[in-house]
Amino acid sequence: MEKEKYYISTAIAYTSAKPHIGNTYEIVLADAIARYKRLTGYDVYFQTGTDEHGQKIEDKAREAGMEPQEFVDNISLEVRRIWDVMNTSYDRFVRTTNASHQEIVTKIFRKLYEQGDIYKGRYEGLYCTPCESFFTEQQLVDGKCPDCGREVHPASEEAYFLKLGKYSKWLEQYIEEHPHFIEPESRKNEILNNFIKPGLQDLCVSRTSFKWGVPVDFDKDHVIYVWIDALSNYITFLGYDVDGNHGEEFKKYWPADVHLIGKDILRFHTIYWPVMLHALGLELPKKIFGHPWIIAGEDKMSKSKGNIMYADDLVELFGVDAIRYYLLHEIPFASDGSITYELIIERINSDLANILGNLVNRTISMAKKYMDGEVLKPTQFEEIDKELISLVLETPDKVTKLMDKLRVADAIDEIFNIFRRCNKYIDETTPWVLGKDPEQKDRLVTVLYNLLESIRHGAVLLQAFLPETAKEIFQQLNTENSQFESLKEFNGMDLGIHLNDPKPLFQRIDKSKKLEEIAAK
RNA sequence: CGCGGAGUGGAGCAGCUUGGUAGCUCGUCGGGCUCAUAACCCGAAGGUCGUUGGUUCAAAUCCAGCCUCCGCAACCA
Repeated sequence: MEKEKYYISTAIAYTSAKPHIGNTYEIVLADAIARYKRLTGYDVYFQTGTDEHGQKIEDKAREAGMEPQEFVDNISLEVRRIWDVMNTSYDRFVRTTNASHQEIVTKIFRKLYEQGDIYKGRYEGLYCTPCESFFTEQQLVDGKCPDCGREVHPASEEAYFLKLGKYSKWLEQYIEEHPHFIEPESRKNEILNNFIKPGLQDLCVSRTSFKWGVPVDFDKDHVIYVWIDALSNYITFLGYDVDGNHGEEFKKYWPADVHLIGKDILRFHTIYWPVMLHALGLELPKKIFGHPWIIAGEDKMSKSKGNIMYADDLVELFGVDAIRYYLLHEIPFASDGSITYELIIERINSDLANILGNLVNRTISMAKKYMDGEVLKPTQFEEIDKELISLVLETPDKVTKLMDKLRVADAIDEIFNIFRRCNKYIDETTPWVLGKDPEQKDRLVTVLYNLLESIRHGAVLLQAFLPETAKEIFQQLNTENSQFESLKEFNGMDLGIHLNDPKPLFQRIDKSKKLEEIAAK
């Protein structure tokens, strides 16, 4: 049977600076979804990458005394390194400076121009001459240039515009007829009420004020502005062709199942991008999900506040799965979540070290102590076992339903319910008592089997979220039975095998000591 | 009156669509257990569900006003 396809993307990261933990959240979230889809049998295509053009990059490169290309090469590499540090399983890492991407973007621009969806007009705005930039009135600080603080004056320049107004009604209707197109719902209302319903203004899609971008091939003074360049990445790298001779990957994977993006760029993805696609005669992605932001304690993360956390630093301090766990479990579905060292340590200690790590450790230790680490056939089931086993068998379905709704944190909670239940089960069955009585051997064997198999089920599901940890659990259990299919039955631990030595999965952290250590850096 | 969201025990959240014992995780306190990473299990304390008024036999849940916080307000990725 042909596998069903699933195309997920993150926004491409802007290469003006190293991405902080907030930017990194998105790739980890996407990774968990992608891994879960793969686990449950989908043919997944997971794309991410970097957005490398624009004025800001040109400026930053000049400041750094580099050519723009050299500058973005460095940052893009850094982005990719951090994505790898987070152990994310993207299938393709794309860059907008890629030659064939640029070529297709050029053709898209020309096609839209030739069919009348892009036209040449004049851009009117407030211009700051030294900064060579236009600003809107809202952007001004005390009526002056937000960058340099100098006077601005009204000016206009030639520019190309995308006819958004023409598609206003169509888009409004589309969004209303597809209630899950924009999520979370509050975001949908925001977009609909603030932008679409009042009527869309045409969008300026070219610039003459800088050079670092894809040139308009029929009008060399203009470069294609970020919207058409960056948004197109979702199709250009799959082999989209303006003349309809699409590549195999495009035919297979488009339309995307979900574009995962930050809430700050929702507008671009829910207005400009759909209009572009519609004008090109393409289907729209099935879902645009605007995820929340991560707040450093109480404040938004920013350079000026000096409160930026970087993913690679955090991984060095706490380990990759601890940080993945924090990001995936502690950030609410639709509202901003906060991150502090204290909170990270609390989560690691209570959830990862105590509930999960200690459970695996105590279970395997008992198996070693009482059964020489051998997995034996369970024969003596009791009433109390049913509750555990049925909970375990019901969990995959619950997790899948939650993941389909992108409720990642809730999905993880369901998995941890298995581990919580196991800890309780140990208390209920007191294996250490059974272990002292040779008469109770069969019961002990059964109890330990139930525990090991429950842990295995949890680990199978955990693969999508904490891949390293799951692998380590399988290693300690000495099993390779990690398929989702194996969760339908409760007999996946092979009989007669010997467990490996238990090793703590997560060390408990002494909070005050660790905080001192961090402060000392 | 620009649009939207949120205000629930010390912290973070669920419940509100389809009114009727206020639930979860963490933290605190007490107890139990000893297989385990001072971990695990049980129990307790702690909330007038922002505020005022209305509908109803009955409201965290529906309606109206008010207060506070947050996001968005178009070419800044």
